Amino acid sequence: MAKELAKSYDPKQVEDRIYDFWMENNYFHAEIDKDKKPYTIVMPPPNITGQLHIGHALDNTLQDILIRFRRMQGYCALWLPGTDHASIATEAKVVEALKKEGISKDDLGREKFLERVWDWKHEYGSRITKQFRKLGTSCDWDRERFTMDEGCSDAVKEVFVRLYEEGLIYQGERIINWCPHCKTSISDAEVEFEEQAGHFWHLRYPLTDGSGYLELATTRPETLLGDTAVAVNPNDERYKDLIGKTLTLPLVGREIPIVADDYVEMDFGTGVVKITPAHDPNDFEVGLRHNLPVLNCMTDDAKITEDYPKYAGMDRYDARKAIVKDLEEGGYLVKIEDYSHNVGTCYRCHTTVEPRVSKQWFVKMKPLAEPAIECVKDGRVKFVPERFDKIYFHWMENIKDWCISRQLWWGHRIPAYYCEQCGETVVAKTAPSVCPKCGCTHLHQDEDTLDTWFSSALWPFSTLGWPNDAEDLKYFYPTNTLVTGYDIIFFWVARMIFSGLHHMNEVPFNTVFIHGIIRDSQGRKMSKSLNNGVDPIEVIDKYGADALRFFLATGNSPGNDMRFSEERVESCRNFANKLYNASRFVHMNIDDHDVSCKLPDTLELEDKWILSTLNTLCKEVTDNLDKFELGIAVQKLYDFIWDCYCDWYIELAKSRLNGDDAVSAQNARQVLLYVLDKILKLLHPFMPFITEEIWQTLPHDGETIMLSEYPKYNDELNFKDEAVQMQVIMEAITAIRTRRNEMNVPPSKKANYFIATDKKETFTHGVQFIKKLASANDVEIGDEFTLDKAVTVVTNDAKIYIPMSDLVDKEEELKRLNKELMQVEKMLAQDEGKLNNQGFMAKAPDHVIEKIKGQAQREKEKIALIKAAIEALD
RNA sequence: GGGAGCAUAGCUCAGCUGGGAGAGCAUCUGCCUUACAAGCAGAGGGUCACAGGUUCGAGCCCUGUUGUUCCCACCA
Repeated sequence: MAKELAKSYDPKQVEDRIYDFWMENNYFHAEIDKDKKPYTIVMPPPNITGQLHIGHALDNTLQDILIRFRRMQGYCALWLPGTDHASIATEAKVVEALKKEGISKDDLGREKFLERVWDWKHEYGSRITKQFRKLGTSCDWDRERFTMDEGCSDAVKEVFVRLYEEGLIYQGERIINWCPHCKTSISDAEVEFEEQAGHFWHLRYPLTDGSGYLELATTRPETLLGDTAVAVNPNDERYKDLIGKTLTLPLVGREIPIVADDYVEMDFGTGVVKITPAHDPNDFEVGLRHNLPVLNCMTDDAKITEDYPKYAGMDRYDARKAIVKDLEEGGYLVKIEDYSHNVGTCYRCHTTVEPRVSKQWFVKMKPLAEPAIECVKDGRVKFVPERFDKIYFHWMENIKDWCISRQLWWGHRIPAYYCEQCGETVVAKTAPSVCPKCGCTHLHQDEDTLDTWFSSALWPFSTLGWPNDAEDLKYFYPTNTLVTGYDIIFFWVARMIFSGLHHMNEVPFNTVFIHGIIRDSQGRKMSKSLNNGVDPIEVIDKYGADALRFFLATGNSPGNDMRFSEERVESCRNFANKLYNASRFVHMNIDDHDVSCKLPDTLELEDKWILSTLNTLCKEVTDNLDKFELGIAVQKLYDFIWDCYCDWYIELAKSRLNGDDAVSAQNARQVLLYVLDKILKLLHPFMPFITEEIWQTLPHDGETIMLSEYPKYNDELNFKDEAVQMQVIMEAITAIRTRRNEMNVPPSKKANYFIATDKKETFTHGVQFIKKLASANDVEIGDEFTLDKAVTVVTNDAKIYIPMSDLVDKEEELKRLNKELMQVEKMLAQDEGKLNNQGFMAKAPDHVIEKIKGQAQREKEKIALIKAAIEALD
């Protein structure tokens, strides 16, 4: 960087170059270092179908801030990246692409289809991780993993076999959620409920003995085809005598029993429920209790089966219309009501889920959930913010068995093999050549694949080498922090916790740092249908990755949603520019001098003030980062850099830099550089590119800022008294500026100031600053001055007279001083009220009492000063 | 039906263990003061949703109310 550089910072000329520099030097790579403590984050693997969206940008930025911070603190920091095969989403994408070519999955066959998906993976799988680099993502690309790579696949098989042998995985004919569009089962967690307007059809089913009808209501009349009973509450007086009798199912003619079950609410509807065990989870349970037949009346794409010729092949909704019409014609329809109810939909395609009985694989959850609850209760895993543990507990405590088999081709194929001769099921990591039961050699593997989340659940240890006894695993596991959105606590976080506990015997991470989602500027969720998504790449192009990152970290409190605001990104860009210009200024002043990053032997008041303030900042920012208060940390950095360093210290330094005292000027240069160096380091995790760029051009030790030491609190740089003295001068400058502004005096109009104060030494030092920053010609300091027609400025420590006869209106001046007097008196009254309050004096902590006493003292002094000023005017 | 979050300046939001209400943007005034007009110096603007309570002291803790958002749940 040189003096002639442009006035504005251009991230485009910097960011890619800096990223390449980091990559070339392998700075992101983590090797086991027994002398260091590990700090590990595993990246939530984005889907291979995905493109970078603003949510990834947030998730990634937060992780990068944490990992860079710890790396600089001297941890062996590993951030492990990877991608997820996302079975259902990817398969859908490829099927869609094939459709455009006019071919279906089945036309290709399993093997050819999988080839196509792998092609897809190779083409798009790295798109998103390439985009991550634009953000400055400092993860260890050498360790990049994929949920279907050899190691992860091995881990999946190992886990499946183990759980099966432990009796925690079983196969069973159960009612599951079926997506007729994706043509696969999905887990409970993958069902999203939507409020939908529907109808309530009131029907009457005739008693077989001809003695009358039973009236009931349903939201899904087409399921009538699968009815195998009607249920009433056993305590319902209305129907007591009917229990055990039978009804004739309209349209079908099947004879079905009336059963009694507690599940039926007496006061809802007519108190009669039709029971369709094959197509409703509750009915399925009722069916089990009463030994009812399970009659599946729909195909896998939700069409009516051949068992009902009149409706066969009809889509479930067409069948509904036809059945309602037939019911009406047959006199079975009593009435139709409007009704709004929750409908389960597939979280991928939003097709209404069809509950369906089928043979699937399940994980028995109760035994796994218990330790997973325990580890959060005893604090081995902590949620930040804490309130998410309640959501977690509620889910874990009510968890049902997890349906893990999917009728998809893309994914981990279930390692179960069936003997074609005797039907024996063999679960093994490698395909058995003979059936252990009958010795036959004809075995075929289960056609189904596993839920994507089954492999993601193993991510924190499968990526570190498990099930092998890997060194990485010993060193980096358990990981430290998991950063993710609240929307996948159930899908992923919970499952990683019980998997880690069960297979590693240790929690997968100590802290779960939860963030919210980013909404559009109007607070709406970003979605394809609204087309209100924000493309982070576009934002980076326009404002730079540092600006985007800074925006994402600012004003973002853990667990809360935030709105995207282009104005705020712009203000972050401006902040980067401010920092760039401050360093241009430093360059201008040090480039022709021999300046190192060390502090000079003698420090002036202003040096001690900025160093002391910086020192506090180091401590606070570190504390905030330790507590995941990234937004607070970033705000403090912003305030210090802009207000303290740029607006004050640089301005204060100017009078020394341009002054006659060569030693003082040199000292100022060193402090300027020293503080800037620390600022860059403190800011680096948040704005990695610009800080590296600037740091490289300044005198520095080391190869890269990203491996430099994060600034620490230093007791020797704690100059409390001097900082206060400096603030006295700054207060005076501000007060004078305010007065001049009020009177519309331009800075070019200089004046002589007379300062009456008992802090003569402080103000004597301050003269140079008051001249420069408060437009003074000459400054005189004394005990008291008698002046004609002067503007009076009163601070806590001084009375400043500015003779400006042409501007002074004595009446106005008096009015203003009296107003100020009243204000201070009011404040004093408040403080004295407290000091006279026995309760306050007895119970308030000492430091508060001291503070109030100090305030009251200063107010008294100020009042005296104002009164004196008023007298002087008279 | 159960649970949670949010309600603070015109707008968007911070406010960490209770101790004199903050930022960005917007508005107004004055400045091209040779790092920066993407800037500098100032100003105005708030019953911290409402009602109670605890406390010497409440934006912060407790109870209730209203509005709003979200999560969970089998009322057909």
